[in-house]
Amino acid sequence: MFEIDPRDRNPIYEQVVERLKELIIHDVLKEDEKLPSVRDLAKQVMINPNTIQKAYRELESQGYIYSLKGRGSFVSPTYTTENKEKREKVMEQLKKLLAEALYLGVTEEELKALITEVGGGE
Amino acid sequence: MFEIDPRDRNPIYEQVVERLKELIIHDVLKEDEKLPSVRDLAKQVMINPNTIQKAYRELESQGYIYSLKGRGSFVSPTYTTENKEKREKVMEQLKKLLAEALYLGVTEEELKALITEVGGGE
DNA sequence: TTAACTGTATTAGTATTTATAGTACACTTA
DNA sequence: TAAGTGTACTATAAATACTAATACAGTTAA
Repeated sequence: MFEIDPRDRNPIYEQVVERLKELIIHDVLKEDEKLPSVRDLAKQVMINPNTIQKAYRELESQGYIYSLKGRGSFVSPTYTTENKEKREKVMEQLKKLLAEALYLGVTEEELKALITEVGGGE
Repeated sequence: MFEIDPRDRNPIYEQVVERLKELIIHDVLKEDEKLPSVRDLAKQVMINPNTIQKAYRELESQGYIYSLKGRGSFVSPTYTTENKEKREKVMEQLKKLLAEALYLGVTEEELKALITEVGGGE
């Protein structure tokens, strides 16, 4: 599914969160698709199940997955009630990053091209 | 100059870095302008000078300021050799954030409008 | 030269975070 | 029932983050 980089300064559970988030955002993991169980993924990645559990809890609190006791963890449907908050947070971060990019000399045209590039794959 | 929010979960030195970066990016602090001394800023913000020093060191390693022993710390000129790297990093982060925004339902048009909004103030 | 100002380095102590381990419980499914 | 799920809790060790106190070295201006 993915691998952990031991040289990465970021904590393992954060790496797991990031990798899974990427898979979800890029639609590799589809809506309501079942994720590996906590224990399975722990075996795959060769780390402690509690670390996976922590990552799953984080993803759930961020609204990307939902978990059902005894059944498993699944990818959340894209449009949920929490989406508005998430969108606003992302937009805030985007504002800061865009201002920084412009400060560094990136042009508005380059930025708009980037949007087309990222969004074009659908 | 700015204030520290004690309720903010982020460490003080990071808050200092963020605030100063904002001032630099938004051109409140101009090229080669002198920043407050480590000790002065520490008094202003009511924290330990070492915490400011850490923030300054971080800003220096990120290329936003440069420090001269005995003289002070100053805002870096915008275009430096390290800019290419910085730009690439920011573009990478932007790609991820843009993909996330699109996933959350933000349209390409909204994103392009955001660019115009951020960049329009100059 | 001296005094007061700069950044910097070092050391220390405390708090927090991270990762792991073990155990137990409750629910679902075959 | 048995095996597989998520979840909760405690404990521990290690690493990292954070702040603080102090001392050192360079610059500047009186």
